[in-house]
Amino acid sequence: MAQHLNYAPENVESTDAALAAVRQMIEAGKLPADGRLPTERELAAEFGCGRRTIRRVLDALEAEGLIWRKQGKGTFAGQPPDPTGALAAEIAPDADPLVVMEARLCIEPALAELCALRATGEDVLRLRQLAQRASQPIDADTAELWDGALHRAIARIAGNRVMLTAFALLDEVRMGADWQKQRHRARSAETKALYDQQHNQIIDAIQARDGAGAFQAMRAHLQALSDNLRVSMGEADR
Amino acid sequence: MAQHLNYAPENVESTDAALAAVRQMIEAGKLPADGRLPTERELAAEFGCGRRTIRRVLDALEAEGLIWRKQGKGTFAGQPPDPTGALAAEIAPDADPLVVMEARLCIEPALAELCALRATGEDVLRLRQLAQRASQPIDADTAELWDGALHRAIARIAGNRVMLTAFALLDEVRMGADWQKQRHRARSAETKALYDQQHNQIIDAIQARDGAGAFQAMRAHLQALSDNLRVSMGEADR
DNA sequence: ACGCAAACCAATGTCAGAATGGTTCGGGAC
DNA sequence: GTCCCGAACCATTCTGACATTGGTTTGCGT
Repeated sequence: MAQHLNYAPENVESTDAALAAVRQMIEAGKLPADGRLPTERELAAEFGCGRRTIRRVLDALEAEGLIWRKQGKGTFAGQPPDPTGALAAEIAPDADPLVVMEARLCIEPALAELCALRATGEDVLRLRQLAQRASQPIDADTAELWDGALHRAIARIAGNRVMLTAFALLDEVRMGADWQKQRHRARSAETKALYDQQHNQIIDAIQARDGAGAFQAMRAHLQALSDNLRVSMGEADR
Repeated sequence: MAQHLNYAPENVESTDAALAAVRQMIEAGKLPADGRLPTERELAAEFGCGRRTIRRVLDALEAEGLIWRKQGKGTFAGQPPDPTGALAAEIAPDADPLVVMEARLCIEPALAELCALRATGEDVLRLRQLAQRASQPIDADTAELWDGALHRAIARIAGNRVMLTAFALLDEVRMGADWQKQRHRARSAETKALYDQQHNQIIDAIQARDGAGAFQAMRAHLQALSDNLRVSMGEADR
């Protein structure tokens, strides 16, 4: 597996050139919307080299995390997607918003706790930016979008693949369900301010590496969301 | 939707006869291993009635929870399965046992808390039985099986469809992963006793409707499992 | 009014063929 | 010997056409 890297001069030149070309092809954004790269055979023909050389280049890019490959499917730029769509569609039809919120109350505090243990300074900065976007005085739909992005970022930073998949499932159910469309449109200024404050409390705890604090802050935030939801549903069905 | 149930006499007789026949067909266990019933068209031909009548019979059985149907697939006896297999297979290959255990530490305490709020007396009885089975002096494999059944039962009693799916996903990853085969085979008598005691603490809290207590007890139990796992892995990779 | 029969719709399973990444082998250049 | 190229083969995935199945509508008859 561990190959020694002493190529003959001309080989170094050709493989390096191909690597640079493919890398530029990826970073230039000259790809279809789905990020699909040409097939290995096409790339080999285009650069006038063999498939084996192309594969070594792609191996490097894959190890670098720039691309991902799947046999029978193709080579793609970016990160491999979490294939939770099918499962979410299965659950979404009979998804009671309160059930979904209860699940969020179970999972997301734990994610915040993990996030507090693993977030880098850069991560915290990105969370701050997202919270700031969500707090801008814009329409409710956009605010909801940035709020979702913030919660997703926390889940990603938590750094546990299994938990991330579970969260992605939950997130898709939440977004895909019909009740989302008829949800509480009118956020009062007070609740908006409360949510912003809670977002900052969560991020403060994460920045301070305070796992328990992040857990509690996230739980309080979701509890507020849940209460708001329950009120706006008229409390008719519980 | 809400149909009045005053059929003409001869109709009552025929549909009732068909209903009884299909019900008996299901309960007699005269079905393929997958629980598949004949198609609606076949049933109609067999009983000499129309599809509409058969559909009304199946509607009743479905509302009763005895069967489930899926367009393009068929009619089946029993409960619809949670289709988490594909997702689990996707994650399992690169499933670090410690990552899985961390996810369990995030999800299962919350499930135990929900379980404490919703378990009936009958539920508690069943949990006691499972815990007792797991504590019998049998080989490690069988004990692990009953332990899994106990945790699954807690997740089911928690009564949240979304959380149950997330747990099912986690459970399949845990069971399907290769590392399961080379796991810590030898449970010492002390750890075995500890696990039994922790199981009983969890169930005690559930019986007492003590959500926070169930949460903590489950967390402590999984923490012990995690510690044991970390030790048996030689602590080489963390 | 109700059941029956037929037809159509939408979703699913099945099957064969093509495309693709993963792998192995032998030949040739240095 | 080492490395690349070309070719072939394998396993997985996608695509399309077709049959099957539950879901639904329509018309006829009792």
